[in-house]
Amino acid sequence: MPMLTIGIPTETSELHVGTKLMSPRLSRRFFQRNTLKVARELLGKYLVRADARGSILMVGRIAETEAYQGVKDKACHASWRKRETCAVLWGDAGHAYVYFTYGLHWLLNLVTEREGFPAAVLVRAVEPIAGLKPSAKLNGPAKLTRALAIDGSFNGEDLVRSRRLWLADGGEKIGRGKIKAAKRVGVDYAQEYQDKPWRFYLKDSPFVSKK
DNA sequence: GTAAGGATGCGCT
DNA sequence: GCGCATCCTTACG
Repeated sequence: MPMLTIGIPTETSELHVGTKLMSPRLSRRFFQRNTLKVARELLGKYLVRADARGSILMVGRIAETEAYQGVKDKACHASWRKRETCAVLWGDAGHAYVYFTYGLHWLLNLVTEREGFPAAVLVRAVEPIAGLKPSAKLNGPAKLTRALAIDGSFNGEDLVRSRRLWLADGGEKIGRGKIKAAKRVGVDYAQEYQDKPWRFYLKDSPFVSKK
């Protein structure tokens, strides 16, 4: 099991996972951009779960994402949920929108774009990097939240400042050739938006939810 | 009040 | 490939 660095990384500190030096946590600016761009660029980034004191418990490398953008996108919660129940989606970028579905699953989304434009990236799969069994099956949006102990208490969490959950840059450059775009999963009701190729995954990763 | 359905996963067939 | 687990939100009455 790789050694985990104890301590809360800021935008200027460094983070080590095993022998790997990771860049500072992702800033607000990273998320305040076009959702498709953020969804693609999140591939290869690290999802970091720490305890209340900031000691890192688990790290996963993002292998699959989906973009949900605006009230016009019929698959986006903002198009059919009441505004107050998905208020986080309408708020500032860099916050977590976590919701419950199918009676037993929590799903993690990262809010993007500007305040007042409801959009987010759903994290669908991560590869176990540290603090997780190498064989851990994290290839599914509900599997990874379960493994990382992410539930409704994380809804609205500011991932730019949080002590217990954030995103970090592994310094890895992922070329367009390594990314596959596909239609989103489980949104067959979304009419003209159901076939939008807004799902992205690392082509060579064995950790994506389905090919 | 009540019913229907959902950005899912698992086990069984 | 199908059914189920199991519950929050919504729409409708």
